[in-house]
Amino acid sequence: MSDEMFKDLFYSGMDEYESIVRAFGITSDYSNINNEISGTTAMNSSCSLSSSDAGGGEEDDSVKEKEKQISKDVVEDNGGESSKAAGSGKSKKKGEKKEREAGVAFMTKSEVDHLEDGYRWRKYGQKAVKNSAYPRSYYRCTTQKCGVKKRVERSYEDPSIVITTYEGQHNHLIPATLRGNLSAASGTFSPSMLTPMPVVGGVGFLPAELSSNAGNNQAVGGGATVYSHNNFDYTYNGRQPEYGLLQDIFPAPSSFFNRQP
DNA sequence: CGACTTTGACCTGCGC
DNA sequence: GCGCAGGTCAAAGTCG
Repeated sequence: MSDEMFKDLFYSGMDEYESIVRAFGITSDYSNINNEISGTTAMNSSCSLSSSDAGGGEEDDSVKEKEKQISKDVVEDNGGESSKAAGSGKSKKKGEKKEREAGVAFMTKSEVDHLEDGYRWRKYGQKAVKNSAYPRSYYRCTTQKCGVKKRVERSYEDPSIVITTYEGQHNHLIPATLRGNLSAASGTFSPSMLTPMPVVGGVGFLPAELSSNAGNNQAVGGGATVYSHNNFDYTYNGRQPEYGLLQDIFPAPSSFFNRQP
């Protein structure tokens, strides 16, 4: 079921995500999402739905155990750097603890895997994921000294849903020249092409209009909070261009989009 | 020709 | 220790 898959996709904040998915009816009817998210009760109700639905219960223990462990690491790690030893190829530094960063995950209904977000990305890997028919792609920000990575995968149950997980924080501005252009990038997020459903991990990344409800979500999992919002009716005109599209979606976290090294 | 993608191999962590 | 799964590297190929 998709719930199980999503638990694997999001290594922390599973409860929140699971709740949101169910609350929004993502696996079945996307037409309801806008209505549900527009109401402030969406998040509240989502919590009550958590872990009560069929299909995800049997994995809860193991998943949550894993989640706890990972979330602990996530919270302590704010760096965006790759953990690999410099210039040593595939080998990671021995004894270095593998740490996962707080992720910012977006669920986006899109036909294309790689969504333009204003930054330039280079694909460096692709792997088949267990329990998913769709491979996961790995991208890295092409800007030098920017260690931001992202993973892109498709929803198991609904291939039209693209799940993009960002790791790290950009320490630079959006490149002046994009493959395409900014307007094209904006078009990627336009309602005509897709229905953005950002699932945000990390306290403080919540859109202002939903942050009042965020406490319900943040309280459970600890670490990176997974968060979903499907009704971003933003216009990108008049926004600060340096933060890019994601910044438009999430006005608050300048530290995320413009992290200093 | 530079930027990017593809893809198989390799490495690490983790559970058994 | 072994096998699995996830993540990464890097050579080769592709594209504009």
